[in-house]
Amino acid sequence: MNIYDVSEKAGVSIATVSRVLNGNERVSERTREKVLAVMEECGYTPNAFARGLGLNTMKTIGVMCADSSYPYQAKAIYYIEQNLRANGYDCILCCTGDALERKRECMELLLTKKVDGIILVGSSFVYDKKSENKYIADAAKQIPVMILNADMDAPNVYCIITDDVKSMEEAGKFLLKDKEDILYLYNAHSNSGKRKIQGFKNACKKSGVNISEERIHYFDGYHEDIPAVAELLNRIRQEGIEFSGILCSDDSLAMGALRFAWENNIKVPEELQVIGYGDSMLVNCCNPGLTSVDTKEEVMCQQLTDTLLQILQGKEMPQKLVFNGKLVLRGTTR
Amino acid sequence: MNIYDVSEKAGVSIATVSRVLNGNERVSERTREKVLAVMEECGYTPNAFARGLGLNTMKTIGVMCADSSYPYQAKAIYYIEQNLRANGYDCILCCTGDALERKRECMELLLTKKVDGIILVGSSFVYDKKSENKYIADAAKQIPVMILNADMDAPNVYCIITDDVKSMEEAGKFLLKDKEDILYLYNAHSNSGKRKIQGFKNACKKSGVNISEERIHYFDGYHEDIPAVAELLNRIRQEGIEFSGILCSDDSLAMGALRFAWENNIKVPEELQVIGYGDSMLVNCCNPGLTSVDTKEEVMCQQLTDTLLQILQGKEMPQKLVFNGKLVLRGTTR
DNA sequence: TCGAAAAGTGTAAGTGCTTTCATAAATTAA
DNA sequence: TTAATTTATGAAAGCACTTACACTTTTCGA
Repeated sequence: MNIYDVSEKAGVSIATVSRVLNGNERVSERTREKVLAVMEECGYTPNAFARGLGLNTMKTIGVMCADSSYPYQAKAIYYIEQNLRANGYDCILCCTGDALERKRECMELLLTKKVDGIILVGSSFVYDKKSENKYIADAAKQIPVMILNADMDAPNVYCIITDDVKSMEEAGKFLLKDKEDILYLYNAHSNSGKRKIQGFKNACKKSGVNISEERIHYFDGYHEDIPAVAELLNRIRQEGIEFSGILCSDDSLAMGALRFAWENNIKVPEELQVIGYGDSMLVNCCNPGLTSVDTKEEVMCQQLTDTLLQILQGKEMPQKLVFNGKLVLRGTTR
Repeated sequence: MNIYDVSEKAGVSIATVSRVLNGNERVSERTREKVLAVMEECGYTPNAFARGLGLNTMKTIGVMCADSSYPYQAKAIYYIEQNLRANGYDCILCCTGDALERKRECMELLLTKKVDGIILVGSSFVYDKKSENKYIADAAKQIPVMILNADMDAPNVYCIITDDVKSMEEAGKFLLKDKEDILYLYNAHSNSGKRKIQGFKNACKKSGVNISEERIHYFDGYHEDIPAVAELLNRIRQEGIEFSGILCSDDSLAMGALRFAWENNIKVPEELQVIGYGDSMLVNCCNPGLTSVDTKEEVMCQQLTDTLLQILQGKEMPQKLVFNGKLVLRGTTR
């Protein structure tokens, strides 16, 4: 069943059927109804491929992330998918992992599939070396590229970011105003985790605390391996480093910190304060609840998709949207 | 830049270029190299829409779930995406929410987009009323439909399921062998949660425990609202129902149970044992670690995608694959 | 060295839409 | 009533591929 069959049954030309299909105004009411009736009767659905060929779009957006099962990314994907679908776009999901090569490949693939835009979820897509970001800039020559949570300068690349450094600085200052022996713990695979080191350093400086590199540690394991984070902290303590507070670059590291405290019978928050980042669902999975930096993920995703949809309609939009995180106090801090 | 430009530059016909594109054997090595060289030189990429038209497939699979941010579904989607991508298929993601109407719509949309197969992630897609599953059976008339975690009989519908009842029965028996005052807590929005009630009942029967409906409770809130779960348990206790163990239909409910225990200064596992279901990343987010039923999600997803890929190649495959869950003991049980 | 089979290549007919341009019909203004 | 518009419709030319079928060239056995 194709447009020819419909046109024949309705006694009109294929052009008219096509017009009905596309909601073109230039069809008389009587004709439109006749055509729609035939379509209904035959259960006709237009062929998306042929349509794509003619219109040069299939209304799909490529959504790339390193690992969609990671809570932050999972949430983002959900929000993005919902907003795009509500506007008639589908999402092709690509989980790339950490390797640049895979990211390149996936990007290539999405371009081949002729998506209308690409969304990069997470800081891992933008590298320090500018040459490694060429794959993004190149893609942006063809279609708009949106990046959630990483900053990059290139034409047709739009960034929706949290001012991580400032947000982390705020969280750091909160801990430092109390005692000076604070640890900063970040995930080795997270660009934003590295970036936020600066926030911690700023907090130290502004709090008049001497910055020592032994206060900054990274976790190099799998993000869900919470016992391994606890182990790492045990090792750090065995090296003689003492701390009364841990500032974590994400909530799952904070879970590890709480596990560490529990294993060692350290009271939270009396003897050890813990702050996470992201304000994910994990904050209520521990007892007491985890103090964490809320990055307003849903709002950011909404802005991201709105911006993209506007761009696709040819509007000019700002290339950078910066949000501030907000520390949400719960039971792991005093 | 299209196939004609390439054919001209390479001095061959478009048919030959197309053959090279599709890895057809019937092209001499010399010609193939020449064509590939031209493609490389011009940075040619075939138009996916035209290709789709000709081949009647764009190598995409529709993946539907209620809410991709829910840990179980997020994981499943990740595994599925990885396996399919490794085999040259892309995934279109659809988050439908709970409403049947939305599920129908999304299904329709995916069929319109001419995906090669559809994967339904989660028990929420299959209803008790058979007539409500018509949308699945109808879709399966066109393309294979895979269901993760729900059982349904229809041609071309393939189910990969855990024997939830048996698995829950095992978990229930574990608690019941100790004391009889066990609570079963499930999520009102989860079909599998309801289904597993039977597992709890079986466990009671086999343990010689009188089954009382006041032992079975459901949580009707948002799945991430862990404090609300704790509140619910408070209410239950205030009604005078006592319990020394809680059997939960998923891990986030178990998180709520642990929150409840913490708020009331109830010692886990000494005074209250808790068992979750799914063995998600949450099991290590609490202290002690949560005892939970491992449903071997990764293996199931692997089997699901493998089966689908085989079907797409025309092979006959079993319509049902049943796995057994396995209780993983951690600190919330004795 | 010839003929048959195999291998390589091209022509042309799909695939199912969109859209421009021309034309016919209906409406309006004079 | 006629001319000028406006509105509705159709014919046909894309869009960029795939593939059946026909034809040419090569290979190889006898």
